[in-house]
Amino acid sequence: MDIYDSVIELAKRRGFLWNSFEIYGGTAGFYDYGPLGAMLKRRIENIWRDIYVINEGYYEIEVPTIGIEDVFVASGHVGGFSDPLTECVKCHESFRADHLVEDFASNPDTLTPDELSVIIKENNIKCPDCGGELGGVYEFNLMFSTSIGPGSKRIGYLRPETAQGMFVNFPRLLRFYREKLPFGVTQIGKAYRNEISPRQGIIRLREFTQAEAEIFVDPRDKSHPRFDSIRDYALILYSDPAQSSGQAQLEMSLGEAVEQGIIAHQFLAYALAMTQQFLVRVGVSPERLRFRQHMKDEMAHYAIDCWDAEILSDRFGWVEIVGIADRTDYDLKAHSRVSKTDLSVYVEYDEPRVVEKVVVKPDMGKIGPAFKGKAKAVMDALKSMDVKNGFDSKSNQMISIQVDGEQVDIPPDMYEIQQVTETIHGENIVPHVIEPSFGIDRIIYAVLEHAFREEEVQGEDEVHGEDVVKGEDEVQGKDKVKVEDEVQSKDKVKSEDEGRIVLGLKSEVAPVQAAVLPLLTREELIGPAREMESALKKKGVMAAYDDSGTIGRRYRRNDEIGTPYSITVDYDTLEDGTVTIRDRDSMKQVRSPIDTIADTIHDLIYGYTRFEDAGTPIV
RNA sequence: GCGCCGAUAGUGUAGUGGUUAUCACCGUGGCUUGCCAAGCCAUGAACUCGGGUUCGAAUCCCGAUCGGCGCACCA
Repeated sequence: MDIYDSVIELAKRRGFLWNSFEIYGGTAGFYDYGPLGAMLKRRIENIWRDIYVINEGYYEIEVPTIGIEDVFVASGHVGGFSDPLTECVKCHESFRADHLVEDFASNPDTLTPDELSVIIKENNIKCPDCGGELGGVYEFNLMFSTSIGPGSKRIGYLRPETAQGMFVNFPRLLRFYREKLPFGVTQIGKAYRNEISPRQGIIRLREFTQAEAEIFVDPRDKSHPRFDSIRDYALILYSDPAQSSGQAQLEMSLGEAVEQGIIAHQFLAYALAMTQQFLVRVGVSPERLRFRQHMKDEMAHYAIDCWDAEILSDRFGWVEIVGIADRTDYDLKAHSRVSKTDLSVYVEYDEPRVVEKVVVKPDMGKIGPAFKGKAKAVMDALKSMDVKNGFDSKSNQMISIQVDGEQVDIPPDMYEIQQVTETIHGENIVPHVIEPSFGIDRIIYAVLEHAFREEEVQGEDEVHGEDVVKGEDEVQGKDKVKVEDEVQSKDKVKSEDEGRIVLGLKSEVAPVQAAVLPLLTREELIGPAREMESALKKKGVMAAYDDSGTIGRRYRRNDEIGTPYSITVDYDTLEDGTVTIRDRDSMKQVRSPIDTIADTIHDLIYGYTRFEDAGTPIV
């Protein structure tokens, strides 16, 4: 069993992750989060909110998961998110039909499946693998489609990413942020892709959770106002040049990376820093985390620069869990074009610009009566005339213009040429978008795998009397196993090391935050334990009471689900009012007063207190 | 989607034509238990689904589903 198997087995057994629809045989690409998994996910999402929504100030919105066709026509998903496929009748291999006809058509991307089928037939294109006959071309779109309303007149698609919902709200958001760049908006929600073959557990799902931020910035100024705060922050970068020249990834400060032009600009670098901070905070191991730059040919055509946060997994190697891209103005321009809506921002100049202009000023008192219905068109044509400086403003020329395809002559008395001085305060620009996009499910897998460990624990020395008397030489080295067998045969003895499975989750994300355990199943201990449980819950701490089995068993049970602290009530509690807090990772224990236990545990979980300061150590 | 391999209690497994379907962990109730998976008693729980071959199928064959690996795909 490798670590992947162990993690998935544990996740399944203890209620983190279950294959969906299991009683009906399951369906690939769908996973359920069980009680502990859902709690873990929620905590991770809330940390993301803490960073992006609360601290960065990028408010969260929530939009439908079903989108109308126009949205995805504009985004390019209807056209570009699908592939025309054809299958070999003989060997059943699938091919991209548009690739196969490249030599026979100039515009393969724009052809319909039927047109592609015809080209394949006419040119007698065969299977590149075995030379067999190719079947009809069909469209495979990675979007799930549905219909909106009765009948099936209106097509709807399950969104393949949450981003579009934020782009289409741009005018409202712009107003909300009082029309000033930069501003950002976030969304956490489900997205859907009808993957051809989902694999690798929750690494590739058909329904998954994305946490995305869209940060709208001025394309001419991608410096970040708080860049100084992360300038010296170092992370592991694996740049495009390093990849193409076979060099290794290397650790570098963000200030350096931007100065050397490795990262395109400050905003992107800042997004990388935020990402690293988030991932490490939720429990991704920094040693197994890197940022890999997209190579030129792998980057979406509209992006300027793109970096993936990748984690090292035991089985799959480096796996992308976050994508950070500068999407430029591609999306806003596309939506602007399709929706016929202005999606630009008026940006004021630092200094108003004074511009000298020569303009034609129509005399509407005369043009109106003369041209009647056409008057407005004539006026617009005159105003938009390109008046060169050389134009003699004094001359009494007849101006000839085109109005609605007709030649119209304007006599000199109907206009005036004027030299004007205009003060321009700003201009309309379409912002660029910086987008960090987090795959929450993959992050959860990374957190589980990086937290998972199996360790040897020194068994308690319960050996007494004659059992201890073993020859030193015998106990050492390889004979140990044999000796253990002998020892095991005696009663109540286990002196050998044993395995312990620990989910070393960060206390902030652990589903169960504190286990409340009466040392023995006795009324006088159960009472105070129950009281402590409700005190913790009142404080918002997820506490789980457990009195089943021995204390050791209960510790191990909690180790396995990542409970960071276990609190035990014993007979001393009844006398001196203290309880034992046991730390999951070190297995160390301290005695702490029961009446302040909720605060103590809360502060331990959120890092306001160190374990050593939570009470008096027990040796 | 293609190819190869696999599927037995909650988990990991044994069994390969006729078994009350093995074992361990696990869960539950009880006894016991004074801080790291102790012990005892009781108890719970499985042959992925559909078809076929056969007197008889968990076992053999075919298909589906799911899972793993490789290929393809991954805006």
